[in-house]
Parts: sequence; structure tokens; C-alpha cells
Amino acid sequence: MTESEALAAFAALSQETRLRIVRLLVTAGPEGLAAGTIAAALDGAAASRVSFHLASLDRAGLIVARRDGRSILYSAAFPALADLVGFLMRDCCQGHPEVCTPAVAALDSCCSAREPGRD
Amino acid sequence: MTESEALAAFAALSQETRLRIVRLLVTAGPEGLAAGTIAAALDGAAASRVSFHLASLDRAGLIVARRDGRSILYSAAFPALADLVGFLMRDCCQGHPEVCTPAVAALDSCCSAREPGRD
DNA sequence: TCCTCATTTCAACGATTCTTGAAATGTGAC
DNA sequence: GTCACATTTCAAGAATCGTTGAAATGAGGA
Repeated sequence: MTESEALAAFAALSQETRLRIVRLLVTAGPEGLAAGTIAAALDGAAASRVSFHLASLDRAGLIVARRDGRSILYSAAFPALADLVGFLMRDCCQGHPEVCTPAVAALDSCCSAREPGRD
Repeated sequence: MTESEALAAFAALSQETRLRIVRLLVTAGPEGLAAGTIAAALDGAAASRVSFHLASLDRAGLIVARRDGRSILYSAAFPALADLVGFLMRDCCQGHPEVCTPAVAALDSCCSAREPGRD
């Protein structure tokens, strides 16, 4: 994870609609949700608006898209989220790395193996 | 951590200068660094510019300020960072919470006890 | 008290971002 | 092939944010 990638990721998460989408997809799990389902979950937000934000999250690498019939399913990019946490917390426990480092590593390995789709 | 607080935190982290400041303070540990030291570490950025971003990070709750003589020392707000991670990753491991939940909890407890200053 | 140093506040300009509605694309059903 | 549906693309307007330099604040030393 480079600084540019982290900046793009944080910028993506700093917008209300996008943060809600990411959290929705994080709890939805690897299966993901269709764009229309996401729009419906967001107080029936306009399709173009949701699409704009989904594209933004995809560009930031935080979500992954795959087509399923007429729908497009979006799911959280768990490895990217774990990387982002690692980027932010790296070296956070000066003098007590035995506490923090394993936690970051656990988050990373927890999520890195759980991505569906493109391998 | 509310959604508003998380949004403010991510917005704060989505700016290059601010992200560098936070990472600098995360690696600096609980002692923190003076505003002038931070400015010097940022390619000698203008004092007003650094001050603007420090104020922004402070408002977002990501850093803590304390006066030390003529200097003002800033340090990372480790508990807030851990909370932010928890907010983002909550319920991330559908079906395998035994991996992710302890990692989030470890990050949280790792950092929650290590804050200097205002108690 | 006066001076110097560290930092913050202020005002103004330039740049980027979000929303909306209409039109276009791509997919499956008849 | 045509229709209906799900989603994306496009253009335009309103709002928010970052940088800069100058002036103000606050703290310590002579």
C-alpha cells in the first residue's frame, strides 16, 4: 500500500454515502450486493448518485465489482481494507510492538483469504 | 464512535499533509512532537499551513495537543485511531468472526492504555 | 518591561467535489 | 428483433477545502 493508495482510500471513506456503502458491504460479506439493492438501502438514493460513488470506491480499490445477469454485484475488498489499517497503524506501539503488531497481522490474514472473484 | 466522528476522521486522513502528520506522530509514540518539529519534517512546510492541518486533526480527534514551554507538543490519539479501525471493520468476518474480532479488540486494547495527557 | 521565539488566526484566491436529470449502454425475456 | 430492466455516462451548477502571507497571541529570558 503506497501513500497515494492510502490517500485515495481515505478520501473515498470520507464521504457519507460512500462510508455507508463500504460498511454495508463489509457486513454483507463476500457475496456482495447488487447496485440497486445498495441504492434501496440508502434511503432510495438516485441510481446515478450511487453509481458515481460505487465507481469512486472501485477506483480507490475498496470494493470489487462482478456482473451477475442484469445486475452488478459489489463486494468489499477485504484485503485492501486490512492493508489500509496496517498502513495507518504500522509502528504504532513503540516499545510494546508485541501487542499491536500481531493485531495488525491478524486483521490482515483474517481478510486476505476471504475475497471471492478474480484471483 | 459515531458515523459523524468517523467521517471527520477519514476526511482528516484524506489529505496528504495530514496523513503524513498522523503517521509521523504514530511512529513518534506517546511523547509527541512540537509543531515546529513537525513542520521541519514536512519539507519545511509553512508554519501556518502545518498549524491549519494540526487544528483540523485535533478537531477530528485524531491528535492531542499539550503545551510544553514555548512549544506545543502534538501526539497521536491512539484510542481514536483504534476506534476508527473498529468502526470500519466491525462485523467484517461473516461466518469467521473468531479471526477478525480478536484482532480488532487487540488493536483497541493495545492503544487504549497508552495515551498521555488529559485523563 | 522589552524583546524574541513558537505558534495560531485571518482574509482571499484557486481548485476540487457532490448532486441531479437526461441520455446511453448492456443484458435477458418474449 | 423488440421490449423492459439495471446500471453507467454525461453536462452543469452549488458548495467545500487548501495554500499563502501578514498580523496577532502567548510564553520565557534579560
